[in-house]
Amino acid sequence: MSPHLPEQCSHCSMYFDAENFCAKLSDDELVALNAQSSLVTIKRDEAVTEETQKLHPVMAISSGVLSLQHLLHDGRKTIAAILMRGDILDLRNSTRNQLGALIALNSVTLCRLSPVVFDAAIAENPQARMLAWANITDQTFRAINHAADLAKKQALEKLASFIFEIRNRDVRVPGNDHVHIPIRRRDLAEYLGMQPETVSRCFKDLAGRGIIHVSDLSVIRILNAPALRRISNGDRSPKGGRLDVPSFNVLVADA
Amino acid sequence: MSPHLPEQCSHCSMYFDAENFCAKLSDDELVALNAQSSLVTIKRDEAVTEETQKLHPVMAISSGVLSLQHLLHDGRKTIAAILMRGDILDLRNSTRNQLGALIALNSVTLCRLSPVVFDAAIAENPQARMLAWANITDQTFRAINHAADLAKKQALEKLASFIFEIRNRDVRVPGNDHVHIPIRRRDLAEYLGMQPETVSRCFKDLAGRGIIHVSDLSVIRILNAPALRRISNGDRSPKGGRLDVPSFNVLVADA
DNA sequence: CGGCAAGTTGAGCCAGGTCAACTCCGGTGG
DNA sequence: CCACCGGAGTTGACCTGGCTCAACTTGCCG
Repeated sequence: MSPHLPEQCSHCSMYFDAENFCAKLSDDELVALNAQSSLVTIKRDEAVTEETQKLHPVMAISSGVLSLQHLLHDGRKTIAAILMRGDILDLRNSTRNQLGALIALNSVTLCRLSPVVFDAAIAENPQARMLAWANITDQTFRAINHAADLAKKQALEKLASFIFEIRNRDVRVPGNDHVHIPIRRRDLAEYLGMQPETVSRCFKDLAGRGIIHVSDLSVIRILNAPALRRISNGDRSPKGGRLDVPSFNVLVADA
Repeated sequence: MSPHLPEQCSHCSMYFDAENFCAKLSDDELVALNAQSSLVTIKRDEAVTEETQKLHPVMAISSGVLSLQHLLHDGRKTIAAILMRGDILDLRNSTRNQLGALIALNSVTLCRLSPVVFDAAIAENPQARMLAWANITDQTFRAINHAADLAKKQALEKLASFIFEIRNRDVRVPGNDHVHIPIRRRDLAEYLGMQPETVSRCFKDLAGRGIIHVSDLSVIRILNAPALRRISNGDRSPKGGRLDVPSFNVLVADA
């Protein structure tokens, strides 16, 4: 490790997680990027300022959970997306799509990058380019899946899907049946497009059926993963059907 | 224009639309990309084959509307995303997120690219890189906005938002109050997470209030854009539809 | 012009939203 | 150490937007 490695980077998860953008940068690139960047900590319920969005339209989540919130005229609020460690956010061409407010759901460490240096790194470092590209396409698919969840699933099914989504995005060892829920119930409700009351009832329902165990508000344990998966896949049969992935019976016509 | 310009590219919207990836490629790059690529036409209700997805995980929509569909166990179907001309689809790291079926909603012309040559173009051509990046981030924000629409909006509001989404994505002259709806009512319903019956009732409602005029099933005309905007922004104030105050209520980001 | 898919209209019903009351818990100060 | 407070979560009772089902009309293609 180079002695020139910036201090703030040497402690950052973006640098230590092998799957992250910064981890693929050379020390020189890291120094260059860092020289034009700055870490900032945002407390819960605080927003990323307009100024930051303008001056540093490219940023990366180092830790915590950042939400993108939409507000309707009459006060209804929605968490349209949640961003977690390693996610890159490029606001440069978000002007046409009006993007909502960026609000921290817990203490967030944000690395505000220089667009110019970021672009340079993308241009010159193929590995970094691939990782950034992968992160963005991943975010796209995640958003699309989330939209699919919201479109047709019932409350219980949405909650089941959410549990799997969180488990998949968690950095910890996969396969662990303990799932850490990093946000409040009310935020969870807003993300899933439902009311806190309904979320509460659904947790109770799943626990009552012995599918999960809710120890703490922020930790649940999956007791019956296949059953949970069936619910998240929209299987409403009482005893549940088979637990394979839904098959798409479709015509097939290119090739 | 080089005499070597591939025949199929010379007629393709991806090449002629200035905002598109292929338009930024040099003739040489276009020839190289084309040598490893192939156009295919998919008829309505047909799917992009598994084989294509495997062999050509990177593709671009040249014309038509392609949908990404999710199917639940009990048959509920959702259109999670719609892809239109110019959209780039990179399936290479879609394995972790199970992506649904890619199904044409009308006649789709798809350009199946070579990942290798695509990456090379991205690496060497800054303009092409920026455009590809912009397209993907755009898709991400679109998906997020769509998720926000589905989460908390009511049927009428979702339909209003959809009308604006389609108008914004349309290549034709902006500002035109005629909006062409390129998909069937039932597909629209699946995209918005509602029933065809409800879509029908909502169109009737908007027309009845004098906000839109539905001439043909596939063409509507916006008669009162501010009112439509208010509805899409969730303004439920008393006469949410009348021509009273022509306020320029853009969606509030924060505050 | 016949046949079928797509879309519309109407009547009834239920999942989940709404509202209000209550519990739980962590922090604060006397 | 305990009383108090406020925000978060839970529970119960009620209500409604939009789903469901079924019948009907319209539009499209051969």
